[in-house]
Amino acid sequence: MTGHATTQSQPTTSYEAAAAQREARFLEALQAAGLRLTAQRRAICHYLARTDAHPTAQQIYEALKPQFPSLSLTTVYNTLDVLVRLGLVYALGGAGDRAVHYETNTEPHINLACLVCHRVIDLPMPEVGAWRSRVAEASGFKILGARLVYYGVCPECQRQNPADDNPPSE
Amino acid sequence: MTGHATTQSQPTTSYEAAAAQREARFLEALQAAGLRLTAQRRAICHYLARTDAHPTAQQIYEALKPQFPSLSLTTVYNTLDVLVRLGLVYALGGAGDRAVHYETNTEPHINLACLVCHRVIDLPMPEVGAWRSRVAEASGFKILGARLVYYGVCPECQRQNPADDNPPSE
DNA sequence: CTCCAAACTTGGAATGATTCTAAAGTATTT
DNA sequence: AAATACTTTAGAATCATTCCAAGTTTGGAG
Repeated sequence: MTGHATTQSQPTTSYEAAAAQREARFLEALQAAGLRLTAQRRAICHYLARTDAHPTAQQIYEALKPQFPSLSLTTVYNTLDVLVRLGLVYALGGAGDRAVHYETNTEPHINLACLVCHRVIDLPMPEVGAWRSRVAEASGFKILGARLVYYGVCPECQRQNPADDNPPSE
Repeated sequence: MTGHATTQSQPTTSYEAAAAQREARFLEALQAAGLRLTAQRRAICHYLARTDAHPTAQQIYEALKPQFPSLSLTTVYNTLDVLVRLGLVYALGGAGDRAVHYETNTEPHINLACLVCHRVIDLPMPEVGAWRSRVAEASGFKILGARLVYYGVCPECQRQNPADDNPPSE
């Protein structure tokens, strides 16, 4: 069950192929942890595997609600919590709003948060992987995760508001 | 006014000397920005210049309240906001509690947050400075700050709780 | 020195993300 | 089918942070 997801329905694009694979990894990990694969958990994993935005719990809830009217926000929080503890999803704050954003990109990278539009994007950065062990050694911490966020103003928002030198902070 | 703070009252320790210098820098920056040096702002700058903890607004408020009974929490937030906008203080979240922690260490470094005791410590890391411009170039962002946080369990908490493999997350 | 307008501070109310709780629902085992 | 262990759910409770309206202080003009 660790191979490629090639026996499923033929994926239309390589993006969808990767997404399906990621989703499968989530579900397997949940099972391996002895947790049940409920419809709610499946839906949330399905959603997370297919976004490269960095949604908040609210956003996930609102996206899923139409097809899943009984879903409760608490369940979204609970499920995200489980996924974070399993290390499948990272939680990051500080995009200028007050909410926690979740991401599934576990490749070494940093986040760029726009303080104006509150979007977060990823920037691949392979060296990040090497830092982790250096930090652990130097500090004695048991490292469970990292949150490497640069914040500022994204190119689009710079264009729309060239003069503004004082964007809101945190 | 840019030289050493040697003409002030003779500092007892080099730590106090550095703190006084940092405090002076804060006050000058506030003035330079056309803001008033009120007693409240002075008190908050004084406090911030002398801590290497990463206090929350609440903690600053409680520390200052005894000597300053009229101080309000709102003022603490307002002042911190000003200092953050001026780039003198950084705001960082995600120490496992729900609060924003403030720090004055503007040297290139990363933060280590303990998810168990919610303390944050600094780890100097000179390379961090070089990353900033690389990130700006690669992304087109106007970079206003960074928040490089590794989170995990600090040595002390590991000792007290060796078996716990599931510390609270975010 | 006095008065004004702008800049600040204050307490309390409002917001809003997250967490807690108790009750009801579902799967799994016996 | 009954019992047990997980899960989900709605709504209440928390709590950091923000908002607001009113009172204070400050620096400068007269």
